[in-house]
Amino acid sequence: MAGPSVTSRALALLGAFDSDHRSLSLSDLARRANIPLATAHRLVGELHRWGALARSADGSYVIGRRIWQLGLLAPEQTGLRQAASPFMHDLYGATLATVHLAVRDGLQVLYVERLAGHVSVPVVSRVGSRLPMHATGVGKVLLAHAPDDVLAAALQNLTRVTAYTVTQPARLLDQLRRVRAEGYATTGEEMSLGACSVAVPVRAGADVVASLGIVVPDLRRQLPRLVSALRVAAQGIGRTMSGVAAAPPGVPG
Amino acid sequence: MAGPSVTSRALALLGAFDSDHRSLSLSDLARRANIPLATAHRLVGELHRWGALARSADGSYVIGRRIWQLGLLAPEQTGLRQAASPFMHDLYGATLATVHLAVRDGLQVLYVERLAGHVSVPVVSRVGSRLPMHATGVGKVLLAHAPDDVLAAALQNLTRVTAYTVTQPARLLDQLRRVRAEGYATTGEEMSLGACSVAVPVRAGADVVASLGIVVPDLRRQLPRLVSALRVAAQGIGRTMSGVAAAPPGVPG
DNA sequence: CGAACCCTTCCGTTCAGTGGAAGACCAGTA
DNA sequence: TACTGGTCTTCCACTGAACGGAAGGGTTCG
Repeated sequence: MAGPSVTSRALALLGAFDSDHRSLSLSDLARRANIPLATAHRLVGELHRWGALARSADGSYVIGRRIWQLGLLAPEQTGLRQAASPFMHDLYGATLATVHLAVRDGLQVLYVERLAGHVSVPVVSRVGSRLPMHATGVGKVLLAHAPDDVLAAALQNLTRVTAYTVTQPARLLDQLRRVRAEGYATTGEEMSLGACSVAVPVRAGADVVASLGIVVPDLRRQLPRLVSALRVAAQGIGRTMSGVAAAPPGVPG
Repeated sequence: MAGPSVTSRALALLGAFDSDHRSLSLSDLARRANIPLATAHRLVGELHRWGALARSADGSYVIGRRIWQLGLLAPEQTGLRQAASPFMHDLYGATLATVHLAVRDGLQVLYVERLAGHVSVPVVSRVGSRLPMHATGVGKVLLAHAPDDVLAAALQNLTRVTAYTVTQPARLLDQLRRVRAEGYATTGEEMSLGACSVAVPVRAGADVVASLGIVVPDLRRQLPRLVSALRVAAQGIGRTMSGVAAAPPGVPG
């Protein structure tokens, strides 16, 4: 029995939306956010009036324009995407593989951008979605460069996704040591069968701010070529990011 | 002396961010949202804990990941963008002009997607930003198909942007009648000098759900060709949109 | 016709949010 | 060193705004 603050309840309502629940009725919202219907009614009304929520044709609620607009102002995401976009296109051109850009979000990887080819390996990522770190290439890179407490916490919960997922802490630690030493991480069908991946860190200055990765059906033979292509792109992104900080707030084109 | 609800205050804090203020200190936030510092401190703390706000390197606040993620769930925007993306690329290929996709948001146009060439006409639009309806091509289209009360309200405030902006209600009404009749709208340096535009409605079923437009330095001679290219793209988008409704929620690639 | 869903409104109680005040922590300036 | 102007943070007694049970209206079922 907690003492729920008004704000946290409003946020809980927004948090009720996810990629599997883009549209929710008032009752759904109340249920998912654990809020009495009458209270939810009022809060949802306020959110709707402000534009955080919109009503779809059938009367149910969806995320509104205002939130979408705000989201575009998020510098970590939007800035990163803009800086990375051209390099990711180059990388796609060079490899014809699905290209991923991700950052660490707590104990998970958050996909910031994704470039998928027409004929692509089965990949479960989506822009804005999160996946466990230990089962993805970009995740291993980010974990390898994460603070100790994050690493410790992540090791507690190495959930199995496929038969090849690394679930032994010792084995993962060993891999992560290698990632730091070699400068890239790989996976082999650890997240979804038929999909292998390579990823490298994106550095702005000394910090690892993101990870760039590609997904291919098999990487045995071409690994060196892929790693070097990834490195070129990642360096380009990093350089752009560092430059962006000093650039003017945005000259209208 | 209003009775400010907690929620509205939290929203006011979020609303303090815009494209010119992507990063705000606590005091800035309190000032801009008209909230006592101590109260703002607590609310901002909650928003930060939830992930709606993040702290940038210098300690100031920026829009956080959580909001960015939520924004991606907004179906009106994300759905529209996805449906439109390929057609906008085609249109860009055919015209080599800056391509715009916009919806009506209250009395303004909200730019949902934008495709700019390397060498482009000076254009002030940005994805997620809003502009007055009467001075843009997409705006005129949306205004021409807006409900009467919106039209009436919009006519009240025809602000002048350039020397060519249409500021006389009667003249604008006349143009809008033509837009409805001809099926396209044009502007000539009404928003920014050196930029002309053509725009057509995007229809899903009977409703005008958006407007597709292009910006060029001069459209005298090539107008018919541009209009027909726009119509092809707009029809494609409309068809995709109508189809999307019946499609499965999203098969992971 | 009742049952089971939705959504909306009302209103007396109460406890969470409020915000003034005090103070810590920086700069800069004298 | 002390002063000034700007941040940010914490505390706590008061009070009025948020709360939510209950009641009512509108559906769509069988």
